[in-house]
Amino acid sequence: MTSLRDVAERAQVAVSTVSAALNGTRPVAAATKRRIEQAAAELGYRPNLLARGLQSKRTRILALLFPAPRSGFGLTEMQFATGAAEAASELGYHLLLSPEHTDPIEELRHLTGLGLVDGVLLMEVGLDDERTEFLSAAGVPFSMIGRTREPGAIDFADIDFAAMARDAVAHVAGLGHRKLAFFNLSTDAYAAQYGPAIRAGEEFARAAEAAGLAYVDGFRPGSAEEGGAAFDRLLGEHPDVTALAVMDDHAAVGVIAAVARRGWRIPEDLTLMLVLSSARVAEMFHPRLTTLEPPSAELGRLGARMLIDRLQGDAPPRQRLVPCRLVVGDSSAPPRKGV
Amino acid sequence: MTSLRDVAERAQVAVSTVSAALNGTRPVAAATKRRIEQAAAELGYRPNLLARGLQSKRTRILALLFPAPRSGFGLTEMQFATGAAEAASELGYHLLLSPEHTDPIEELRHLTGLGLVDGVLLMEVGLDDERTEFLSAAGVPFSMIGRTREPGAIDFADIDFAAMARDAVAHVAGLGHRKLAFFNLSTDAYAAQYGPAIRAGEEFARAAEAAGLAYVDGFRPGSAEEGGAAFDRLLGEHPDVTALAVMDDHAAVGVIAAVARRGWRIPEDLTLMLVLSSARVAEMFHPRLTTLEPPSAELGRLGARMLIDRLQGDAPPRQRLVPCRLVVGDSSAPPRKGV
DNA sequence: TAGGTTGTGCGAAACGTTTCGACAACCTTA
DNA sequence: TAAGGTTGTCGAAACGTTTCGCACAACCTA
Repeated sequence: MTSLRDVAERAQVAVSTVSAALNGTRPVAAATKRRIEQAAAELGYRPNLLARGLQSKRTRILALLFPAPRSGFGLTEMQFATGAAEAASELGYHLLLSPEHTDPIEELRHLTGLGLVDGVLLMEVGLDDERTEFLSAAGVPFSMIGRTREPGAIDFADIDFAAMARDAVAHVAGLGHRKLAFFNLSTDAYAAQYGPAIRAGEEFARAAEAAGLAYVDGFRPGSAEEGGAAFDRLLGEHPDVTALAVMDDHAAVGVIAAVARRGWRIPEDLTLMLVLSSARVAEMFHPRLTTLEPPSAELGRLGARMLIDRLQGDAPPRQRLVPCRLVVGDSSAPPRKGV
Repeated sequence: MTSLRDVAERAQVAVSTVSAALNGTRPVAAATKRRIEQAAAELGYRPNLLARGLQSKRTRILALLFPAPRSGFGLTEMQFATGAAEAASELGYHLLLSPEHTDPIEELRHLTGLGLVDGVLLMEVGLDDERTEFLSAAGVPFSMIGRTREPGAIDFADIDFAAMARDAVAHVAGLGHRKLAFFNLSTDAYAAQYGPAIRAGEEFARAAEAAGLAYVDGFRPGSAEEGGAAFDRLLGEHPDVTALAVMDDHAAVGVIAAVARRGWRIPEDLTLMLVLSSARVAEMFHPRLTTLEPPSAELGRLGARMLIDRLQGDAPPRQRLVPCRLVVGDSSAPPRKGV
């Protein structure tokens, strides 16, 4: 480990001058500066982050808190993390992956008490999330991927659910469909006040109404079996439904099976689309499903960027809603005749 | 931030005594110790990790290096990360998520020069991986998820490819199949000397021979289209194949479509199984595919644990091979009659 | 009673930075 | 030429720990 002192010795100046020269924190004569830089280069000097952090109270380390893997923990969450890590790294920050176990608040208290992290990035934020209250009270800078019911002045990046619902509705309406059904996330997720479940549900209803489309919801299948059963029930009650949007991947599997059992085909007899599933997952289905792909990596990037911006100066809170990307697969078509 | 000095003042002792009492690093009279502990508790004292690290040269932070998302970056990689983070956290360590960009070695030099991390966890290790040489030369402790061609004395946790191949072969042989085909990862992955591609290929051939099963390989489809084409070619050349193991998820999609085009059904006419895909992915298919699920989270956990063990004392190198889990779906059945 | 042995606690130094007041040298300007 | 301003550099203190030598008392042993 070569230290500032080694560089100072070699360049024949004081330690503080080296620090000033390397950080540009105060003017240093050009010649001296060049000598210092050369010495630093020759010695392969790297500033010690710990010492710097100890002194400056800033470590340039962010923590990404991720909950214990719930049932559905997949690509999306991974992309939050990689997106955030990349944005952080581009801006000279590091990202700590901090798993939550049994007592998120206590663990958060511990983590922030260590003096190791400058700020915290929250994901899987519930509509009511006690972590936000703790962090606010503790004065720890943070931002959210997702958002609470009332985000107030907290930075966040979230999916633009309204736009997503509008896009979905426009897609099926554009194909000529007149009646759309929506299968939300599982009852559990819904009951846990999981933001995307609640918001997507609301916005779908709103968008369908705005577009003058007949609309059915209230289904929350969380597995293939429940998906199939929900579909059968749906067609029993609403035989004129020709388009269906499904949020849960596994439920979609059940729907497809139920469609086949009925002797129907996709997309001729039913337009089926996924909601908030990645294109990679959508194309695992046969036929490839149309999907509204969530901008996960982008949300991660934004969350990190916002947090860093906040740490570096106090801009007004930034709250960004990002649209999904509609990826049209082979499961979209005009409605069947005779409905 | 309450510091050691605050505690010392409140307990009416010297700072060094507080340190000793709290860390148990040298004996402290019971009464004094109690007084100190109480003072610490009352003040909510948390040791500052930076100061501690600066002094002790140990930060208890590990870095997980992950490459720029190749095409297929999914659940598996996510689980390496979460597994490692959890193991680390259980052992009192933290995990830094460090994305690699254009120049892995230079970035590694930077990262390790910061004095921030005690060790490095490598994933997506190639058969020849320059990162291992750099780390060895630099004297930075590290462990691998996966392994190089000649791991030597380096700690690693990897999939037990031999066991995996044996399990797969035993599964189809047990159903009565006589001839098995294997679709490896894409040509690109193979050309890049990606360990799993090479090793799975070798071990499948070996296991089939050992079991006296006829065996076909040499196919490396990397997409649905290529998967379908490969399947058609396979049956053209080997019409008596009744079982197929596929490593690439997308290729499997193509195979299923090609099977359907041929008027065949799974599993009646073909037993199809995935290799190294998670059960969550396998059950997205219709029918649910049998899979050999990789122990990703376990590998992450092991990698972290090994690294930490190494940091804490020098045990002999540990090299662990972990078997996959066979998850039987609805795509496995005895061979069709008349072959 | 002198010398050794424990048990307990203290103070100072060190880790590698950043920051800040002091100061020397030089240049203006009156 | 003396006062004042600039410019460039230095040294010391501080951040919060850990570590280590040392001091001091109390107790044992011969």
